[in-house]
Amino acid sequence: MQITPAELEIMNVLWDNPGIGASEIGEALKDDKSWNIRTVKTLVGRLVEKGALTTEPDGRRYLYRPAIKRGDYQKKAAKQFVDRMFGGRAAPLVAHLADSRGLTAEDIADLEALLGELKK
Amino acid sequence: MQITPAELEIMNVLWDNPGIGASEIGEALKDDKSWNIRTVKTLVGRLVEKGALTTEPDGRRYLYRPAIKRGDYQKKAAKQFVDRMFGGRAAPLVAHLADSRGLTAEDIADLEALLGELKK
DNA sequence: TCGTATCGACTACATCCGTAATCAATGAGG
DNA sequence: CCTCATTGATTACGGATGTAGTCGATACGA
Repeated sequence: MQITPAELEIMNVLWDNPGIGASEIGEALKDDKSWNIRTVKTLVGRLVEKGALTTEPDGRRYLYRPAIKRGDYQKKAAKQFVDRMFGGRAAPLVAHLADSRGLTAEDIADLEALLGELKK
Repeated sequence: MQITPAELEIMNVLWDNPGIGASEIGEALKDDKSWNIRTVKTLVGRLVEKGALTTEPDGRRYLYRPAIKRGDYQKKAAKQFVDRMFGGRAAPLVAHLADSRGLTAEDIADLEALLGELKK
């Protein structure tokens, strides 16, 4: 099940606020994306078709919530990305992020802690 | 300049073997992708249009080579990916890779070395 | 020399993606 | 009750993408 970049914006809103309707999603996005409410509804509809969202009737409308966990999706996407771009090797990816200042001091601290875990 | 997944396969071949022709590219890919030679040529043509490849006449044909460095492209793509999927934070990405066993012992050693560098 | 394979250029075409408009039903407000 | 706004469903449509086919020129082998 493939989620496109535009659809991912919708998913992010719903991962943060599960169980809201289309208009609330549009509301939540209006600062970042200037999407017409119809565009939001189209994307939501496509996500429902794909099985990425579950629906729950609420009067005349639906409430939506993600059918997959954010972490699960992120993990799959990360693996796919590293496979395609780096032949499956993660270290070069991190090196690039570091190089482009994608890593904050906090990230570095997190990574150190993580590596400590991994070595065990 | 956007490179699609299919086009990236071509770029990878050319990053490994710069200065070859379309038929050699097709040859190099025939085990992984069962692409018709015409498909390969279409993708090469699109990459040339986009300015991602330079051409050098060689008799009746062209030899192709990447106009951008693999590392530069990887860096940009990595940053874009982390921004979209993880709000710019790299640590969660690495955590996911670790969790899905995307990290080998060698990766972990590489990362440690890298972090040592970064802390300075 | 003549057919054939091959090259790049151009064209094709279904699907996906971003971005919406239309439409029929319905609920809310006057 | 009647009008209007809103909802999900359906349809639209141009550009990107994956996957090729056609075409005219040409080099190569018989």
